[in-house]
Amino acid sequence: MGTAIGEGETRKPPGMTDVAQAAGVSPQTVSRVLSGHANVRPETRARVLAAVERLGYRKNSAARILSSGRSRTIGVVNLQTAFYSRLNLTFGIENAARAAGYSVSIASTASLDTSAVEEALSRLADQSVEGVILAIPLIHVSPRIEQLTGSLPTVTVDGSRTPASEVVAIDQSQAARLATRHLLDLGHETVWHVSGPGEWLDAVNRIDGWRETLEAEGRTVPPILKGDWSPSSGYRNGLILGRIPEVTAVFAASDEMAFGVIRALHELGRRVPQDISVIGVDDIALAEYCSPSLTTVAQPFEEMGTLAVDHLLRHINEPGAAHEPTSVEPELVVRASTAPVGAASGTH
Amino acid sequence: MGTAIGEGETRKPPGMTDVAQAAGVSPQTVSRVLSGHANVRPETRARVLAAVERLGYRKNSAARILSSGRSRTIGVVNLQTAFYSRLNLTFGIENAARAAGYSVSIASTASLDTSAVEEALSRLADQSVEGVILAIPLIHVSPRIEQLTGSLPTVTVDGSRTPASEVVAIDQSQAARLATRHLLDLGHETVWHVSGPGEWLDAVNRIDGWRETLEAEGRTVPPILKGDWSPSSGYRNGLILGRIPEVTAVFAASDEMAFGVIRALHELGRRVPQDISVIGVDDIALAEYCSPSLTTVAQPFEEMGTLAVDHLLRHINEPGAAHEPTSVEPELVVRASTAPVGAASGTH
DNA sequence: AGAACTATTGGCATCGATAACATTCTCTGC
DNA sequence: GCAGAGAATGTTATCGATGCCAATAGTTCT
Repeated sequence: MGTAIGEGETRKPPGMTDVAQAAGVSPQTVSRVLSGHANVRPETRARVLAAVERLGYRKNSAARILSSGRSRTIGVVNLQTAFYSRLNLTFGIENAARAAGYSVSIASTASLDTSAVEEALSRLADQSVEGVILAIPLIHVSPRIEQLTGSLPTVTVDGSRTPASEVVAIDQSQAARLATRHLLDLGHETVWHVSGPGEWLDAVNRIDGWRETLEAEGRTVPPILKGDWSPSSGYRNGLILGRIPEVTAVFAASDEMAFGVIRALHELGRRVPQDISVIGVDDIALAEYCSPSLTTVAQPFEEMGTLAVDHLLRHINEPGAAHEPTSVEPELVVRASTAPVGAASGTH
Repeated sequence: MGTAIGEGETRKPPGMTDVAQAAGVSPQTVSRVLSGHANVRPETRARVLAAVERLGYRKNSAARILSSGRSRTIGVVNLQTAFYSRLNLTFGIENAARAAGYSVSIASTASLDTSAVEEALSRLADQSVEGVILAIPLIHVSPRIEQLTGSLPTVTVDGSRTPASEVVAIDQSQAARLATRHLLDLGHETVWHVSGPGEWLDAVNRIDGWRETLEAEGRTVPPILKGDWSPSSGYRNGLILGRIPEVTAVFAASDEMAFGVIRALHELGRRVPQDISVIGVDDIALAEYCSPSLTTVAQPFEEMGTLAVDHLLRHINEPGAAHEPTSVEPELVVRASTAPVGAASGTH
């Protein structure tokens, strides 16, 4: 308005009607071509595609969703913390979904508060996702969460459960058993544990696996040191562990905490692995490249993401069918932060 | 069908019409209440809200988008690699967008291939996003990319440009200058550089900043060692650097590479920081907790995400206005991996 | 050749919300 | 007491694609 000479101007993008007109067919036929329907003469199809190309037509997903009632989108509830490991889970989900022709909508929540989680789920529901993957540990399932997940196919990937959700998980107690047994096999009398926060099912399961393994072998079960997954919590606990002479083996519930522990031990003059062996969980990219390189238990996160999508889509497409929980196995990766007890090379 | 007793059954979710009926008003009034329109009697509003609550009404965003023409969604193109740093960028974007009432749709691409990027942009365009944040380095801007971004408000956050896009960036050459000068200030004769891959503008800018600083001081500019951001590429280059006696200071273009370098030096028996100082860029969470803790240049990624969203929304809401590029400043964080030259404490 | 199909295509209603316009109602001010 | 402004609410058309059903064209079979 006013002096504008009206350059380009945002002219309305073409719709199916326009394409249909350009190709000399009905909009319906255009729709059939675009959704890959079978019964269309090759020649007609070609003509339509040409018109699509020429006009630069792009499908309007809002209209498609409204009309068809299917959004071809799945939602993921994620925790907004920079845990390396979780990232791969999301990638696995994205790739698997894309391969199946679905898109992914992510709702991150900054905390595990019931209300924050509700809000995230709510956002997803508003986007009419066809199903949800809960990639967070649900401690307390509020009525509202139950209601939201109840009306939507849901898969949880951390072992927590809501009524009517499927579970895909990494066997965390197995991860803990692998770690603990590895240290016992190296001749350590017992294994100390720096755990994750109690609200995380992963953390609890790892504690269980660790304790069971020790008990099965008749070893003393030392008191647990609590961390919060962060390097700094590992450091804090490391400063404690390093002051206890009898400690020779530590199982940290995450690689990042393991690094913190190692650093603290180092500052206290206790060598890893000669004086104390430390093992983590996750196998982050840096595990191999810090000093010493970290022995850890690798978690197949990406694979788990794929699996979760498979389950979810099956659940979406054949509602009635019940599917049993699935779990994938972690794997021990031995590097340089663990050693046989008393392996001290020189000093002391 | 068959023996089913017909439990619950998926009855159609309520729509505005249902709510309107229940509240004894017209659908239009319901719409007004829900979109916070002013002219509604408080009593009516209350009645509507009660009905919404009672029926468990949820808005249908597809219908809303179709009808209003606005999706209130912005798209982000991300690279699907587990770089710690980028994660915070996404969080910053998500939070800022949410605060402004927008949702975020993420399209990850596994590579920087033109076709992969086109595909990602295409996916976003199909979701009728109102604008796009390109969080990837665009080397080659294909005609198709130009076309896609041309018709959509776009902000790039790594310094690369498309015609008609805005730029928000961290001043990478400044980051490099900080790092290089820090090492020179410590008395090192010159600084060697392990760079990022040439397709990344960040990497190129860091190289420039590094070179400029050296030249400004009249120092020799050593040959560049090329990495790919990964710890293993740092390690590989570290094995080379460690064999060159004159090397006393290394500037790695990322923390992860820095760790790789340090590990390699360690294996070659060269001590950090006594024999060689190493500095990184990013300030990842582990930087403080590895041994030695890493001196680095911190990048305010989250802030940058917020800024990018601000720009994008302004761009969306007032099309004509041109906004100038903005850049945010990195910050030097001194820890234990750098030391004055010749600071060797004991040995050798 | 006529019936019975099948492959292809078109017409129309519809999904659920909003925009634009029309209407009713309620106060002012003179 | 009545015109006129403005608030509150209702009516109708519309967004763009798909589902369902009908119509036409082309084939096969007896």
